[in-house]
Amino acid sequence: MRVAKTRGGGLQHARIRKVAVRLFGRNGFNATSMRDLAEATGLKAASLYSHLVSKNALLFEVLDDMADRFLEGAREIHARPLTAEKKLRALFRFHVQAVTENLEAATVHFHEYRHLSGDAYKKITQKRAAYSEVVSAILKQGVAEGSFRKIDLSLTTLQILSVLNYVYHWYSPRGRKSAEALGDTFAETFLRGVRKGGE
Amino acid sequence: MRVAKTRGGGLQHARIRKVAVRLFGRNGFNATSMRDLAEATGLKAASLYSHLVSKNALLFEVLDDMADRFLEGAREIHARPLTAEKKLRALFRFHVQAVTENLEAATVHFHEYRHLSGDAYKKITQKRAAYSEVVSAILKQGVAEGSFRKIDLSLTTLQILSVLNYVYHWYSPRGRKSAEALGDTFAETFLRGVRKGGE
DNA sequence: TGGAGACGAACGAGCGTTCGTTAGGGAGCT
DNA sequence: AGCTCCCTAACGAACGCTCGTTCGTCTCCA
Repeated sequence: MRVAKTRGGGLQHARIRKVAVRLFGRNGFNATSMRDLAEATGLKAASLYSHLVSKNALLFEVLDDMADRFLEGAREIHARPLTAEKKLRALFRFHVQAVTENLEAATVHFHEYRHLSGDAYKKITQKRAAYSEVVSAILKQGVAEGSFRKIDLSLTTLQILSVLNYVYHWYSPRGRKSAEALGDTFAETFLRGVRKGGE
Repeated sequence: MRVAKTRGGGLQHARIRKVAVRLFGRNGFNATSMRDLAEATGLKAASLYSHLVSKNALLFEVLDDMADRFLEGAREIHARPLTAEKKLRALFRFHVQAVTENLEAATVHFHEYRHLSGDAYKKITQKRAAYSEVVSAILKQGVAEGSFRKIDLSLTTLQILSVLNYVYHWYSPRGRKSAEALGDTFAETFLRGVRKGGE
């Protein structure tokens, strides 16, 4: 009889997950077979199942990790005693950096979450929504402070998230701009767009 | 002996393609099987091949159509004798409208183009690049006119495309805002962000 | 000695696509 | 009108393949 499998603590498990992030990110979740993953880890497909439950569970782990990373980062920034403008600058920097430093994981995060089933999908979606709410809260603060003009909160949130979430699409590590510079440039244009004043 | 198949003229072909757009858009290209497509059209899988060459060719058709639609629209706008600001407003409107009016096709366009093989992929990628170049050209015009500040052209182009290309992710036909209103709101914030002046 | 991990083999399912056949209706002829 | 011919479109069946996953076995080290 076969009993409970290793659930995530093992060294091998971490190694496999790292490889999975690379393959999922480069070739997509569907296009990556367990045999591909096995070959890239130096094992055979059957052996993978000594260390993980299923391919989908592996995807969930990766997605959940990234969702947590983003959410915690945003909450930490929002908790600081700063003006909304400074928070937004920090958030832009943070987000771009998180994407560029984990480009493959970010690609999986933004591109492959559709492949999750019911409960797992719901969990990830909730964390994404929570992230978006933090952005909204910062915008609200800016309006309350009187530094931002009266903007449509949800539309402006979408505008921010669109720019940030799309970075993984075009970013190349060979680019001449640092992540900080990218974040700052985007923040600058955006802040000029929402600040009070102008005609 | 079997000779060349119908290549695209047929009535049935158009019908099948419409259904394919719906399925590809809702469930993804990989997750849509030819048997699914057959059922949704009221045929059997084998019969589809009387009207099309392959599943991938069908995807290419859809993608190529959308790429053309976007590219032509952008070029038409850029060709008008307008200020860069007015062109950008028009482009924002046009793009949002094109996405929301063909939400499923747009989803395929932005989400599934990775599944194309070598040559087809290259063709689509070129058309996307051409679209991006039109945006760049309008920005350049704005700087030359003296109405935009000295912005990083390629980064600002990315910023625009990010906002526009992400619309398909969150847009719901049930939303209370019209496509025009969405485009105008985004354009407004963006234009404030790049106009000359401010501190 | 026993437990963990790696493995070959296989399972059942599903995939895109092809094959040979069949039904049916229009064109062309008498 | 009746008849043949032929082409198109639809089909059931099957092909060859890949997929995620499971099973029983073997090895090796603690």
